[in-house]
Parts: sequence; structure tokens; C-alpha cells
Amino acid sequence: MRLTSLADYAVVVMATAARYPAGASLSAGLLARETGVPLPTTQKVMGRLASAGLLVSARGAGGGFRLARPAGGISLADIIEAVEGPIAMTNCIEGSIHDCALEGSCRVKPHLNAANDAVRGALAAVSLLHLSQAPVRPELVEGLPFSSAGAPEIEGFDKLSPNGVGAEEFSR
Amino acid sequence: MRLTSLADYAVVVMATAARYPAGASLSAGLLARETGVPLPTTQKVMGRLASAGLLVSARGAGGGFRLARPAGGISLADIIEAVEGPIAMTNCIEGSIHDCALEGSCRVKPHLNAANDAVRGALAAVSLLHLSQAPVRPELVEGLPFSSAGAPEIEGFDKLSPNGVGAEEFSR
DNA sequence: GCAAATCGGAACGATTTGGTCGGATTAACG
DNA sequence: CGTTAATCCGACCAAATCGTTCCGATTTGC
Repeated sequence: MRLTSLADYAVVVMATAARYPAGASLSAGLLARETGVPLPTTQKVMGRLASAGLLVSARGAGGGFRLARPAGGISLADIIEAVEGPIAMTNCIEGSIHDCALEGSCRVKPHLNAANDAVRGALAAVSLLHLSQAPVRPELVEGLPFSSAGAPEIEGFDKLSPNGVGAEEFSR
Repeated sequence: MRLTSLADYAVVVMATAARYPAGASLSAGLLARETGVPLPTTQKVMGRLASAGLLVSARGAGGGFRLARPAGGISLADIIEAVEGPIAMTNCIEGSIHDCALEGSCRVKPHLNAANDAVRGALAAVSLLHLSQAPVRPELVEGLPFSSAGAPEIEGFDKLSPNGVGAEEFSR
């Protein structure tokens, strides 16, 4: 019951992208700098989000990505499913592949179906608009380097980790 | 957002064990035969469940496992956590290890905390007593504490074999 | 005291995941 | 109009995790 790192990154990237004006063209490099996610990984994540229909991609110089829908119409479940595949706790959920021989006589299946729906409902209830809104403590976020459109390196991250963790974040 | 096969097996095994009278000594071999889960895997699963405190193990001939608590006091979340570890969608959830450099300034974290609580709540709401009961009637499923978006898909359950503890086995 | 039965932990192979690289495509500029 | 640079896209490779199997430790029963 833990989402993969890719999905975790996808949520952060999408939440960051949602703070820009609608329709803005955002390159993977820009979002990689802002979020601190390594660029190749950002590319892969955004590629999946695009092929899932959550982002619209534009190739070539000056290209990038933009949100395919308003932020209010994209849910946390959408993002997770775009990266991880369908949200199904087990592989015996209605609609998926049935390779369990207990199929048809398994007693726990209906309960798992209900639990799965509940989990998915909880994730579908959170929209990207919620995620992009500022958290409880605004004073911590004021000094973020997010305004620097041309911020060269990740040096701005010294502000983000004053405890001296350094730039080797995301080690898992 | 999919639970591992081990956790899946654990749910089936626990649900099967809960159908026996409380305090009965159940060997891994017995439950493996009943559930169809391969014996070595059953052993491993039950071992984890025992070390997590959900089962009490007795070694030696005539030994086995028994439920540490009444079935009503064991939740689906307990079983999953026993096998998979803590239910935390990300590694930046309150109380877990903090190795993310965005810590303290990450804007999506509070929202993820809320979503995580919702997911865990959904899993904690279903007890092993529920899982051990075989809902023959679909309307029993409707009354479950899950109020998920959309109607739960229960079609096809008319074909559920109504007879007793039939030999449910994997085709293997 | 012996033997059967059962749990417990260690080791192996396989699948998935995460990250990296080069190629394809397009706009911008001279 | 040609060239350049920026950007996305698909395939490849290492790493971690998962799932399974095997063998040793422990206890009861005779």
C-alpha cells in the first residue's frame, strides 16, 4: 500500500505545474529544477502523464507540456493511475485479468472489491487544485526559488534544506 | 496502489482461519490445503502474521497457529501492515523516516497526509469478521461501511457457489 | 529417548522498478 | 531557406524488491 517513487514524483510535478497559469508551456527541465526531481526522471514521469492524457505535449524548441484539463478536473487517483496503472488492490478486482483459480468461489473478493472502491474514492476526492493550494504554513514557502524562471542550478535548494541534507535528496 | 501477493494471500488465509472456532490450533499445512496457497508461501505469510502479533504460534507436533484476538478486533489494515509494513503512501508521511529534502517546504505533503489517512481509514473499517462472512446476497455488500463513489460492482456474484467450504484450490 | 510434525530463518531466482542514453521532431534564428 | 538548438520520445541497463523454495531449530507425543 505504498505508491512507487515515480507516482510520488508525478504528484509533486503535477502540483507544481498546476500553479502556473492555465495553458502555459512548461518544459520538463523547468519543472525538474523547481521540484528537485532529476531531469531524466522528470521526463519519464511527464511522458507517462502525457500518454495518459493528463498533459498535452508539444515537441521541438519552445515546446513543453501543458495541463490537458483544468486543475480541478484532475484527481490524485488520475495521476496515480497514469503512472502506476489501474488502482486495484488485488488482481481479482472486477474488470481486471482473472488468473486466480479461486475465481467464482473466493469469499473475500466482494469485501476486497468494496475496500478497493473506498480507497479509490478517497484518492479521487483529492483534486489537483487542492494539491496546488498552499499548505498550512505560508511563511515557509515564501522564500522558495520558484519565482526564478531562469534559476541555473539547484543551488536554490540550500534554502529548501537548511538542515544541511544537501542536494542528494530523494534517496530511498 | 496495489498490495503485494503476500498480503493478498494473508487476507485469504486469515479469513479462512477466522471461520474456525476461536482458539483452534490451525497448522500452515491445513490452511494451505484449504486456501490453495502453496505451503511454503503459507508458512512465510503466517510467520509474518505471527511476528506481527496477529497470530500466536505453537511449535512442535500438534502445534500451529491461532488468532491472537477475536476476529472482530483484527482489521484489514492490520493484516496488510503485518505483511507489507506500515501503510504510508509516501515516505514523507508524519512519523516515518524523513529523507526528503523538500521536507518542511513541500506543499503537497499535508494533502498527502490527509489522503493517506483516508485510505488507511477505509482499510481499518473492515474487520476480519466481515471478511470471514460470506455475503451471498449482494445487498449485504451495499451495507458495508464504504461509501465509495459509484456503485460497487458485484455483478456475477449470483454464480457464487453457495455450498460450504468447498475444495477451493489453485489449478497448479 | 526417539521420531514425527511444525515453525523459523536464510538463500535463490524472477519480476518490476528506477534511471540513463541516444534518436526523432520541431520551432526559432540568421 | 538552411542551420541550430531545444525538447520530447522510445529503447536499453542496473538495482531493488518480491515471491518462492529449501533446510535447520524446536516441541509434542509415544
